[in-house]
Amino acid sequence: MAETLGSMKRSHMCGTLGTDNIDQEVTLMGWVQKRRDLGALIFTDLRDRTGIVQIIFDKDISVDAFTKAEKIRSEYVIALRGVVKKRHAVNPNMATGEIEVFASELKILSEAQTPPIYIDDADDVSENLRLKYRYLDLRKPKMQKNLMFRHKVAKVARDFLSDNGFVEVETPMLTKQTPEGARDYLVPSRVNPGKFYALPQSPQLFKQLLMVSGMDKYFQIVKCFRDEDLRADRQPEFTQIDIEMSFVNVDDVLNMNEGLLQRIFKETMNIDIELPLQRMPYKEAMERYGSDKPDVRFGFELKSINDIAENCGFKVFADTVKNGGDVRGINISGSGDKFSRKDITKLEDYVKTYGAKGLAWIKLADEGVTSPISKFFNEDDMNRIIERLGGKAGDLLLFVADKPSVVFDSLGHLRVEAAKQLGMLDKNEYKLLWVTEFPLFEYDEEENRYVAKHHPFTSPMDEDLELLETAPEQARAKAYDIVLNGIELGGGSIRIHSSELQQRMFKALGMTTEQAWDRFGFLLEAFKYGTPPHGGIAYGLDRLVMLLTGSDSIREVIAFPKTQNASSPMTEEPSIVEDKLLKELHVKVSLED
RNA sequence: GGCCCGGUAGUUCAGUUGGUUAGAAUGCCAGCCUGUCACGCUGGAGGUCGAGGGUUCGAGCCCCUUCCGGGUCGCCA
Repeated sequence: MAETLGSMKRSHMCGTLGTDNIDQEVTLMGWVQKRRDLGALIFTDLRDRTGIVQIIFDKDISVDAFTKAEKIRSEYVIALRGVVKKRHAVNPNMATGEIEVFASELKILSEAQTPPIYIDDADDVSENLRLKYRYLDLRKPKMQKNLMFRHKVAKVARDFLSDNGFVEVETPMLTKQTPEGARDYLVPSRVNPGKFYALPQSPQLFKQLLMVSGMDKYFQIVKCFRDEDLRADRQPEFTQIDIEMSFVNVDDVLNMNEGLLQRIFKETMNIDIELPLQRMPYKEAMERYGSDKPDVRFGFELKSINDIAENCGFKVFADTVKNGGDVRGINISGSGDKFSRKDITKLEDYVKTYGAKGLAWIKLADEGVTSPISKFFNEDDMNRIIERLGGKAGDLLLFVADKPSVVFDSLGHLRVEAAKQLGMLDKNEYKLLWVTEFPLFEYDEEENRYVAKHHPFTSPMDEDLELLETAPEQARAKAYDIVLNGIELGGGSIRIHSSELQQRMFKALGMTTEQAWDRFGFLLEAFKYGTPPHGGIAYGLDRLVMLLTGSDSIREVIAFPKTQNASSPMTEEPSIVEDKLLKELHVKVSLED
């Protein structure tokens, strides 16, 4: 039977006790981590958010407390009064290992069934079970630390932005469905039969309207929703640090954000970030790293060998270049003896997932060149290739020949995979990078038209304005991403603030004026009434916290995340609802394909 | 939508060529134990082998379907 607190008041948290508290009487409350019953002496580890402290129940001190203590089990919630004493034998593995508490009074506040998962960081239980009993999983010190760290990151961001004149404004969760971008979560409207709200993919349009309204500097730590497939770093609902500023150009936004990042790293990790951060145009990032979010903690940069390949004896290479493709290579420097033929075959399978048809390789050793393709090259060409990649004895050179997008994609991922296999990725090293001058458009092969790479309100670069009509694929945008260790932390742009330019943009996207007004009329209308130049950025808070805590998945830093099929084993959402409810919402469900 | 990996005791796993009563560790329960801290010792309970179907004298194991979890490609303005 559970007891009440009565007049007991907690005096200390478990993990905060130390030698300073010796001989003090304390009142502690928490969960029983562990009970070690020696017969006439019972040791208990008591746990709360701050840590663990050892409690001793001894008949000589209190028969009543001792008798109760015989009944307590793991995860019972107890309250106790006792005196802090110096330990006979210090436990150096414990933060509170120099002291222990001799209990004189014990209350069992709540009994507990044997939990299905252990409350222990080292426990390696299936994630499904962790999520089903998430409230138990969150008792683990590591998970509590993650949530508290997340709070700290959010607080530092909020403080920094507040200190710099930003105002946090809430924007609607029930908003208008937009056809561009990710799939929306829809919410039926009861009072508007047949109509739907959408949950926001981001507060993009609202923050721009706040600039029109003269809020000048806005931010919001805000939930966003995207109905797309999940990944280790993607959840259907996630949190953004969303920022927008008026009367700014690209440099103003980047500079302000560097201050924000510097303060987050300093105050949460005590890491000094050197400013300004490295900035790299998109084109350079692709050429050198095959990625618009390169991990610059290591080299293995891409090198084009098109000029050599075009006239070489290896038909696969030569034909690729003649057909407008690319042949590029990377030098996995010094790893020649670390990758066996079998390992290289695995790397080949890996690049095939990105569409590459094969992986050519050259191993360099003091004795000479080993390569299945060396027979196709004359000595001069082989030497030029090796020289191009800076090859020396002990190196492994890897090549992909294909259309440029496949070459970039496969080699871009391959260099990271190789570095990972070589153990070169240090979680404690943080390399931040701005990637700038993104293309304004990308071609959508399904829809046979250009779509906005960032979003349709992104401003073209001033010098590329005329390309909108003549060569849209070459137009660059005032758009930027912030990249940390190869992961996109956030992105943003300077927006279009002129109705005239916005119309040209819609036209380039193949949208008629009517369509544009139907979809974004409220924004276009707003722009008629005096719009400041503005721009901003949005960070993925979950990803940032994931990286800073060294977690492998954002689920480790989200209190109640969803599984890969966007459901919860705990609440069993999503669920079927009663017909009555559907009727009120004017919704009919049809499960036929 | 595609590909890959996994599902056996509360938990983590093993389970040989298809063959007796499906094992180990840990946890749990009981007893003993005054300095443990992965406490120790003794004993005990605990199984829809994810589900359904098939092959077979016989299936945890082979085949088909399906569900669940994870990774990933597509997708994610």
